[in-house]
Amino acid sequence: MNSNQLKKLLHERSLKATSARIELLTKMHEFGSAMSHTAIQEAMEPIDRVTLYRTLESLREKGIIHKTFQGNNDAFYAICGINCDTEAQTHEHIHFVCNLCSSVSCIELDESFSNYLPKHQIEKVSIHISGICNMCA
Amino acid sequence: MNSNQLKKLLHERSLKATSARIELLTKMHEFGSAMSHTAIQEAMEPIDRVTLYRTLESLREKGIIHKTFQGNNDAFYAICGINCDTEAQTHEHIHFVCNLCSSVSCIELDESFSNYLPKHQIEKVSIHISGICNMCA
DNA sequence: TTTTTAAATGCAACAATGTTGCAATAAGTT
DNA sequence: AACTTATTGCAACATTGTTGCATTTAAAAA
Repeated sequence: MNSNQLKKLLHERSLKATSARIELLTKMHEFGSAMSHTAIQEAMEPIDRVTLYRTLESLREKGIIHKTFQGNNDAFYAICGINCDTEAQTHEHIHFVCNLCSSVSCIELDESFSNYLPKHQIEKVSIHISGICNMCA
Repeated sequence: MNSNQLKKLLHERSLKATSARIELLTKMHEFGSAMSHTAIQEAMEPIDRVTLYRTLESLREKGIIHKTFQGNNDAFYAICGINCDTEAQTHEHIHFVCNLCSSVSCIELDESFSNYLPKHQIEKVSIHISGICNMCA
Protein backbone atom coordinates (compact mmCIF):
# COMPACT_ATOMS: atom_id res chain seq x y z
CA MET A 1 0.00 0.00 0.00
CA ASN A 2 2.04 2.91 -1.25
CA SER A 3 1.17 6.57 -1.18
CA ASN A 4 -0.47 6.54 -4.62
CA GLN A 5 -2.65 3.58 -3.81
CA LEU A 6 -3.72 5.31 -0.62
CA LYS A 7 -4.55 8.50 -2.50
CA LYS A 8 -6.64 6.51 -4.93
CA LEU A 9 -8.47 4.79 -2.08
CA LEU A 10 -9.18 8.09 -0.34
CA HIS A 11 -10.46 9.68 -3.54
CA GLU A 12 -12.74 6.72 -4.21
CA ARG A 13 -14.34 7.38 -0.84
CA SER A 14 -14.51 11.15 -1.45
CA LEU A 15 -11.91 12.06 1.12
CA LYS A 16 -9.05 14.41 0.42
CA ALA A 17 -5.67 12.74 0.48
CA THR A 18 -4.26 14.85 3.29
CA SER A 19 -0.92 14.20 4.90
CA ALA A 20 -2.55 13.20 8.19
CA ARG A 21 -4.62 10.51 6.47
CA ILE A 22 -1.75 9.20 4.36
CA GLU A 23 0.55 9.11 7.35
CA LEU A 24 -2.02 7.44 9.56
CA LEU A 25 -2.85 4.73 7.03
CA THR A 26 0.82 4.19 6.27
CA LYS A 27 1.66 3.76 9.95
CA MET A 28 -1.28 1.43 10.53
CA HIS A 29 -0.33 -0.59 7.50
CA GLU A 30 3.30 -0.82 8.57
CA PHE A 31 2.23 -1.85 12.04
CA GLY A 32 0.36 -4.72 10.47
CA SER A 33 -2.31 -5.30 13.08
CA ALA A 34 -4.94 -3.29 14.89
CA MET A 35 -3.60 -0.35 16.90
CA SER A 36 -5.04 1.28 19.98
CA HIS A 37 -5.94 4.95 19.93
CA THR A 38 -3.10 5.54 22.37
CA ALA A 39 -0.58 3.73 20.18
CA ILE A 40 -1.77 5.66 17.14
CA GLN A 41 -1.52 8.93 18.99
CA GLU A 42 2.08 8.17 19.94
CA ALA A 43 2.97 7.02 16.44
CA MET A 44 1.51 10.20 14.95
CA GLU A 45 3.17 12.61 17.39
CA PRO A 46 3.09 15.59 17.33
CA ILE A 47 -0.32 15.51 15.67
CA ASP A 48 -3.06 17.63 17.17
CA ARG A 49 -5.41 15.51 19.32
CA VAL A 50 -8.51 16.90 17.66
CA THR A 51 -7.14 16.30 14.18
CA LEU A 52 -6.45 12.71 15.08
CA TYR A 53 -9.97 12.16 16.39
CA ARG A 54 -11.39 13.68 13.24
CA THR A 55 -9.03 11.80 10.95
CA LEU A 56 -9.94 8.48 12.53
CA GLU A 57 -13.62 9.30 12.41
CA SER A 58 -13.58 10.30 8.75
CA LEU A 59 -11.78 7.12 7.75
CA ARG A 60 -14.13 5.04 9.85
CA GLU A 61 -17.23 6.70 8.38
CA LYS A 62 -16.07 5.81 4.90
CA GLY A 63 -15.29 2.23 5.84
CA ILE A 64 -11.54 2.51 5.35
CA ILE A 65 -10.75 1.62 8.92
CA HIS A 66 -12.91 0.17 11.65
CA LYS A 67 -13.09 0.63 15.35
CA THR A 68 -13.43 -1.99 18.03
CA PHE A 69 -13.09 -2.28 21.77
CA GLN A 70 -11.06 -4.95 23.52
CA GLY A 71 -11.90 -5.17 27.23
CA ASN A 72 -10.82 -1.61 28.08
CA ASN A 73 -11.84 1.81 26.91
CA ASP A 74 -8.92 2.45 24.63
CA ALA A 75 -10.46 1.89 21.19
CA PHE A 76 -8.65 -0.19 18.60
CA TYR A 77 -8.52 0.66 14.93
CA ALA A 78 -7.68 -1.61 12.02
CA ILE A 79 -7.53 -1.04 8.30
CA CYS A 80 -10.43 -2.80 6.64
CA GLY A 81 -9.37 -5.21 3.96
CA ILE A 82 -5.79 -5.23 5.09
CA ASN A 83 -6.07 -6.60 8.57
CA CYS A 84 -9.50 -8.04 8.21
CA ASP A 85 -10.41 -8.80 4.61
CA THR A 86 -13.71 -7.00 4.88
CA GLU A 87 -15.29 -3.84 6.09
CA ALA A 88 -16.01 -5.74 9.23
CA GLN A 89 -19.13 -4.17 10.60
CA THR A 90 -21.42 -7.15 10.19
CA HIS A 91 -18.75 -9.67 9.68
CA GLU A 92 -17.93 -12.56 11.96
CA HIS A 93 -14.29 -12.79 12.74
CA ILE A 94 -12.13 -13.04 15.81
CA HIS A 95 -9.84 -10.36 17.10
CA PHE A 96 -7.09 -12.01 19.03
CA VAL A 97 -4.97 -9.78 21.24
CA CYS A 98 -1.68 -11.17 22.48
CA ASN A 99 -0.97 -10.27 26.09
CA LEU A 100 2.77 -10.55 25.51
CA CYS A 101 3.50 -8.82 22.20
CA SER A 102 0.25 -6.81 22.05
CA SER A 103 -0.31 -7.75 18.43
CA VAL A 104 -3.86 -8.03 17.25
CA SER A 105 -4.71 -10.58 14.64
CA CYS A 106 -7.95 -11.30 12.87
CA ILE A 107 -9.07 -14.85 12.39
CA GLU A 108 -11.91 -15.76 10.08
CA LEU A 109 -14.79 -17.72 11.46
CA ASP A 110 -16.53 -20.14 9.15
CA GLU A 111 -19.58 -20.70 11.27
CA SER A 112 -22.44 -18.46 12.15
CA PHE A 113 -23.77 -17.48 15.52
CA SER A 114 -27.30 -17.70 14.27
CA ASN A 115 -27.30 -21.28 15.56
CA TYR A 116 -27.07 -19.93 19.06
CA LEU A 117 -29.57 -17.14 18.53
CA PRO A 118 -32.35 -18.63 16.44
CA LYS A 119 -34.91 -15.94 17.28
CA HIS A 120 -32.63 -12.94 17.16
CA GLN A 121 -31.81 -10.70 14.23
CA ILE A 122 -28.06 -10.40 14.19
CA GLU A 123 -26.69 -7.09 13.02
CA LYS A 124 -23.18 -6.92 14.34
CA VAL A 125 -20.82 -9.48 15.80
CA SER A 126 -17.60 -8.82 17.61
CA ILE A 127 -15.42 -11.42 19.17
CA HIS A 128 -12.37 -10.58 21.20
CA ILE A 129 -10.06 -13.19 22.55
CA SER A 130 -6.93 -12.48 24.49
CA GLY A 131 -4.11 -14.76 25.49
CA ILE A 132 -0.75 -15.65 24.04
CA CYS A 133 -0.32 -15.74 20.30
CA ASN A 134 1.33 -18.42 18.21
CA MET A 135 4.52 -16.36 17.83
CA CYS A 136 4.95 -15.80 21.57
CA ALA A 137 3.80 -19.23 22.76
CA MET B 1 -31.88 -11.80 45.92
CA ASN B 2 -33.03 -9.98 49.02
CA SER B 3 -31.05 -7.69 51.25
CA ASN B 4 -29.96 -10.48 53.63
CA GLN B 5 -28.73 -12.67 50.84
CA LEU B 6 -26.78 -9.74 49.44
CA LYS B 7 -25.25 -9.02 52.84
CA LYS B 8 -24.20 -12.64 53.12
CA LEU B 9 -22.66 -12.56 49.65
CA LEU B 10 -20.75 -9.37 50.43
CA HIS B 11 -19.45 -10.77 53.71
CA GLU B 12 -18.32 -13.95 52.00
CA ARG B 13 -16.17 -11.82 49.73
CA SER B 14 -14.92 -9.68 52.63
CA LEU B 15 -16.76 -6.57 51.60
CA LYS B 16 -18.80 -4.48 53.99
CA ALA B 17 -22.49 -4.51 53.27
CA THR B 18 -22.80 -0.80 52.69
CA SER B 19 -25.94 0.86 51.46
CA ALA B 20 -24.30 1.79 48.16
CA ARG B 21 -23.40 -1.83 47.44
CA ILE B 22 -26.78 -3.18 48.48
CA GLU B 23 -28.60 -0.58 46.45
CA LEU B 24 -26.41 -1.12 43.40
CA LEU B 25 -26.79 -4.89 43.42
CA THR B 26 -30.51 -4.62 44.05
CA LYS B 27 -30.97 -2.25 41.12
CA MET B 28 -28.85 -4.40 38.83
CA HIS B 29 -30.75 -7.47 39.87
CA GLU B 30 -34.11 -5.79 39.33
CA PHE B 31 -32.99 -4.57 35.94
CA GLY B 32 -32.31 -8.17 35.03
CA SER B 33 -29.65 -7.70 32.37
CA ALA B 34 -26.31 -5.96 32.06
CA MET B 35 -26.41 -2.21 32.63
CA SER B 36 -24.16 0.47 31.23
CA HIS B 37 -22.18 2.68 33.57
CA THR B 38 -24.36 5.58 32.45
CA ALA B 39 -27.57 3.69 33.20
CA ILE B 40 -26.24 2.67 36.59
CA GLN B 41 -25.23 6.22 37.37
CA GLU B 42 -28.74 7.43 36.58
CA ALA B 43 -30.38 4.64 38.54
CA MET B 44 -28.20 5.42 41.56
CA GLU B 45 -28.69 9.20 41.50
CA PRO B 46 -27.72 11.19 43.49
CA ILE B 47 -24.75 8.98 44.31
CA ASP B 48 -21.30 10.54 44.25
CA ARG B 49 -19.47 9.72 41.00
CA VAL B 50 -16.34 8.64 42.82
CA THR B 51 -18.25 6.38 45.18
CA LEU B 52 -19.91 4.71 42.23
CA TYR B 53 -16.59 4.07 40.49
CA ARG B 54 -15.20 2.63 43.69
CA THR B 55 -18.29 0.58 44.43
CA LEU B 56 -18.27 -0.95 40.96
CA GLU B 57 -14.56 -1.63 41.16
CA SER B 58 -14.75 -3.31 44.57
CA LEU B 59 -17.56 -5.60 43.43
CA ARG B 60 -15.72 -6.38 40.22
CA GLU B 61 -12.48 -7.18 42.04
CA LYS B 62 -14.30 -9.70 44.21
CA GLY B 63 -16.01 -11.32 41.26
CA ILE B 64 -19.52 -10.27 42.23
CA ILE B 65 -20.09 -8.31 39.06
CA HIS B 66 -18.16 -8.22 35.82
CA LYS B 67 -17.37 -5.53 33.34
CA THR B 68 -17.51 -5.70 29.57
CA PHE B 69 -17.44 -3.37 26.62
CA GLN B 70 -19.97 -3.41 23.81
CA GLY B 71 -18.89 -1.39 20.76
CA ASN B 72 -18.62 1.92 22.61
CA ASN B 73 -16.73 3.18 25.61
CA ASP B 74 -19.56 3.07 28.07
CA ALA B 75 -18.71 -0.04 30.10
CA PHE B 76 -21.39 -2.58 30.88
CA TYR B 77 -21.71 -4.36 34.20
CA ALA B 78 -23.57 -7.54 34.99
CA ILE B 79 -24.01 -9.54 38.14
CA CYS B 80 -22.03 -12.74 37.90
CA GLY B 81 -24.09 -15.83 38.42
CA ILE B 82 -27.35 -14.01 37.92
CA ASN B 83 -27.04 -12.78 34.39
CA CYS B 84 -24.24 -15.04 33.36
CA ASP B 85 -24.07 -18.18 35.46
CA THR B 86 -20.36 -17.76 36.04
CA GLU B 87 -17.76 -15.30 37.05
CA ALA B 88 -17.25 -14.76 33.39
CA GLN B 89 -13.66 -13.75 33.02
CA THR B 90 -12.45 -16.74 31.08
CA HIS B 91 -15.80 -18.01 30.11
CA GLU B 92 -17.20 -18.28 26.59
CA HIS B 93 -20.62 -16.81 26.32
CA ILE B 94 -22.38 -14.34 24.09
CA HIS B 95 -23.55 -10.92 25.16
CA PHE B 96 -26.42 -9.97 22.94
CA VAL B 97 -27.47 -6.32 22.97
CA CYS B 98 -30.83 -5.46 21.53
CA ASN B 99 -30.78 -2.27 19.49
CA LEU B 100 -34.46 -1.67 20.18
CA CYS B 101 -35.02 -2.40 23.86
CA SER B 102 -31.36 -2.12 24.94
CA SER B 103 -31.57 -5.29 26.96
CA VAL B 104 -28.45 -7.35 27.25
CA SER B 105 -28.75 -11.08 27.45
CA CYS B 106 -26.11 -13.73 27.93
CA ILE B 107 -26.22 -16.86 25.87
CA GLU B 108 -24.09 -19.88 26.66
CA LEU B 109 -21.83 -21.24 23.98
CA ASP B 110 -21.18 -24.94 23.95
CA GLU B 111 -18.25 -24.89 21.63
CA SER B 112 -14.73 -23.69 22.09
CA PHE B 113 -12.77 -21.23 20.04
CA SER B 114 -9.65 -23.30 20.40
CA ASN B 115 -10.60 -24.92 17.09
CA TYR B 116 -10.00 -21.64 15.38
CA LEU B 117 -6.83 -20.82 17.29
CA PRO B 118 -4.91 -24.07 17.56
CA LYS B 119 -1.57 -22.47 18.36
CA HIS B 120 -2.81 -19.76 20.69
CA GLN B 121 -3.23 -19.86 24.43
CA ILE B 122 -6.69 -18.53 25.12
CA GLU B 123 -7.09 -16.57 28.32
CA LYS B 124 -10.21 -14.51 27.86
CA VAL B 125 -13.05 -14.59 25.39
CA SER B 126 -15.67 -11.96 24.86
CA ILE B 127 -18.35 -12.07 22.25
CA HIS B 128 -20.73 -9.22 21.63
CA ILE B 129 -23.55 -9.43 19.18
CA SER B 130 -26.04 -6.70 18.56
CA GLY B 131 -29.27 -6.76 16.66
CA ILE B 132 -32.89 -7.27 17.56
CA CYS B 133 -33.77 -9.63 20.35
CA ASN B 134 -36.42 -12.32 20.37
CA MET B 135 -38.83 -10.16 22.35
CA CYS B 136 -38.60 -7.20 19.98
CA ALA B 137 -38.46 -9.17 16.71
C1' DT C 1 -24.59 -1.47 74.45
C1' DT C 2 -20.67 1.19 73.99
C1' DT C 3 -16.07 1.52 72.25
C1' DT C 4 -12.74 0.56 68.83
C1' DT C 5 -10.94 -0.06 64.14
C1' DA C 6 -10.72 -0.39 59.56
C1' DA C 7 -13.19 0.23 55.43
C1' DA C 8 -16.08 3.12 52.73
C1' DT C 9 -17.93 7.65 51.63
C1' DG C 10 -18.16 12.50 49.96
C1' DC C 11 -15.84 16.37 48.57
C1' DA C 12 -12.37 19.04 46.21
C1' DA C 13 -8.91 19.02 43.13
C1' DC C 14 -6.79 17.03 39.39
C1' DA C 15 -5.87 14.25 35.08
C1' DA C 16 -7.23 12.27 30.92
C1' DT C 17 -10.30 11.80 27.17
C1' DG C 18 -13.47 13.50 23.88
C1' DT C 19 -16.12 17.58 21.55
C1' DT C 20 -17.26 22.20 19.40
C1' DG C 21 -16.51 26.64 17.01
C1' DC C 22 -13.80 29.20 14.24
C1' DA C 23 -10.00 31.32 11.73
C1' DA C 24 -6.10 29.74 8.94
C1' DT C 25 -4.40 26.43 5.71
C1' DA C 26 -4.11 22.92 2.23
C1' DA C 27 -6.27 19.88 -1.42
C1' DG C 28 -8.60 19.43 -5.47
C1' DT C 29 -11.09 21.98 -9.11
C1' DT C 30 -11.94 25.59 -12.70
C1' DA D 1 -3.21 30.99 -10.82
C1' DA D 2 -7.46 31.77 -8.66
C1' DC D 3 -11.34 29.60 -6.54
C1' DT D 4 -13.89 26.59 -3.51
C1' DT D 5 -14.45 23.53 0.04
C1' DA D 6 -12.65 20.17 3.22
C1' DT D 7 -9.34 19.82 6.66
C1' DT D 8 -6.31 21.52 10.16
C1' DG D 9 -4.78 23.65 14.56
C1' DC D 10 -5.92 26.14 18.42
C1' DA D 11 -8.59 27.55 22.37
C1' DA D 12 -12.23 26.62 25.10
C1' DC D 13 -15.28 23.48 26.91
C1' DA D 14 -17.52 19.02 28.41
C1' DT D 15 -17.23 14.52 30.05
C1' DT D 16 -15.08 10.72 32.19
C1' DG D 17 -12.00 8.74 35.39
C1' DT D 18 -8.51 9.24 39.47
C1' DT D 19 -6.28 10.69 43.97
C1' DG D 20 -5.86 12.51 48.72
C1' DC D 21 -7.95 13.37 52.80
C1' DA D 22 -11.20 14.35 56.47
C1' DT D 23 -15.60 12.37 57.89
C1' DT D 24 -18.77 8.72 58.41
C1' DT D 25 -20.32 4.01 58.67
C1' DA D 26 -20.06 -1.12 59.27
C1' DA D 27 -18.74 -4.71 61.96
C1' DA D 28 -15.72 -6.51 65.53
C1' DA D 29 -14.23 -6.24 70.32
C1' DA D 30 -14.90 -5.02 74.91
